[in-house]
Amino acid sequence: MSATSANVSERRVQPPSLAISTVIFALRPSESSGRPTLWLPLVRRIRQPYLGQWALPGGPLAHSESLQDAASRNLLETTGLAPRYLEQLYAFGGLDRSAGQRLVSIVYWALVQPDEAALTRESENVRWFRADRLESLAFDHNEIVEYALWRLRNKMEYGSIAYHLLGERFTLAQVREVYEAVLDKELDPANFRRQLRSTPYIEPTDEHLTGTRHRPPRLYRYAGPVPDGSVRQPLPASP
Amino acid sequence: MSATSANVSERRVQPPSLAISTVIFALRPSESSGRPTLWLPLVRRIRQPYLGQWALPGGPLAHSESLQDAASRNLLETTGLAPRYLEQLYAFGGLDRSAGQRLVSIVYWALVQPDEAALTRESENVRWFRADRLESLAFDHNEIVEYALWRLRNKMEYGSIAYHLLGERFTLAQVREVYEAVLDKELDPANFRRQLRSTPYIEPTDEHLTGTRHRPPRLYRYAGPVPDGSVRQPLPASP
DNA sequence: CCAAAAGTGTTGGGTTTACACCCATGC
DNA sequence: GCATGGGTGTAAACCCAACACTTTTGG
Repeated sequence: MSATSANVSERRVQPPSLAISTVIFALRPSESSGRPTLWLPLVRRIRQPYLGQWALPGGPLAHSESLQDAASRNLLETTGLAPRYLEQLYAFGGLDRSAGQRLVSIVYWALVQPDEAALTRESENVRWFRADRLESLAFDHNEIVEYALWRLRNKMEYGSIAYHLLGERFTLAQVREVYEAVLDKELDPANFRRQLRSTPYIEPTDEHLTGTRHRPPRLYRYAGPVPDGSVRQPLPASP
Repeated sequence: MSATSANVSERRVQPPSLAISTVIFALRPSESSGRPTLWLPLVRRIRQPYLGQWALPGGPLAHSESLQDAASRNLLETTGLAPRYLEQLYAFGGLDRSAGQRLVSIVYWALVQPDEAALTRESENVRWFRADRLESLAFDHNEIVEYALWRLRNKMEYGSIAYHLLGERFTLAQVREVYEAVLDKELDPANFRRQLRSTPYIEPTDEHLTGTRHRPPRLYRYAGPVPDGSVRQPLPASP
């Protein structure tokens, strides 16, 4: 049964198992500072290997669904989440990923808004964790999360992506807080505002946020494209 | 045998076949204008489906090699090429990719220098084609090439990637020609030179190219990082 | 000397950055 | 009124595209 055949063009060597996993990011206020920070949901392994350890939500690719559909379905089943922003991250296929058998994972990443995140079916085996304070996860999932964070920061520098972590309406200061949380540096409110206002896809509404103890900030709405089920990723827009 | 089980956590449903393919780009002088243009090698299908049609080099993932190794090995076997620049492009897993059976392809893309490209083992079943004048290819390989071109242009805008299409030593004018060919627009020689000279990783040698019928341009060398076998992609550098 | 491309200088316009300042609200 | 962020103005610094100009070779 073990494959020692050096014959190149043959394929009867039992294919590696193929799984789909997803890194999901959402904002939650930090317990300490109260400022928004990145969190992600993990599920506890209920079988070997890595039984009992936390891992990215995922599962095998069913026969009759696209990769993206598989990610969506699995997410819904394991966590109750249905992210509007979902994109392919990378295919991981190292030999040493899983103890024992060969495993190839196609990993997606998602951003969810607070209202979406609130629908999570949390349980003994499903919990949210701070992205920057993860314990040791199953498989190579720590590295995968690191890579996803790197991609998130990267995309944030150019792209218009922060809105997908916020709700339907948001203030410009909230967007700035997202940038500050993800990029981990402070930004000048005045200049940041100007930059955002100069980009397309971010429209002012005529509503204002009340209840603060200062001047009520205007609310804005994101009116740009969302990655669809297709292959192509959106072109990076100007900041 | 057909999988109708809606049971989520089971996996005995025969996994999709998993293949690795690669889009390889190299520069060749256009027959008409003589200016450099993008070419890529294709191989002719010698079995069903799409028997006789041209396709990206690729094959099944062998059991005991990483994804990147699989791409390298397959490339060497089918075309004789051993690209120094090789990176993951995307995982394609639509349901309608292959007539009949379910097929997931993890696609890599590569850049080869002229000396590397010259080692191609061309034959009746292996040939170079102009990237912008492709006939109808097997599977969804036309779309994949389009996507790879998009990524190449994209990466060119920021990154320092053009060198990988040139030889060990090159003039700044050659680099500019690569940009012009890939981005399909003219660039100011003076400003382009300044930009390049201000980036790291591109070092002047003390050699000059002779034999032109004008002032001999200085030769430069690329001394920056190359994507290794690891997971992480290089950070986009300043132009 | 001339043509042609290499290579350098300069200038105007746009963009970013730093920071001063006024505005509107809750308390 | 006063504290607090929302929102606007502005000048210096910086970056970049356009283009004039000098340099060095082959013929």
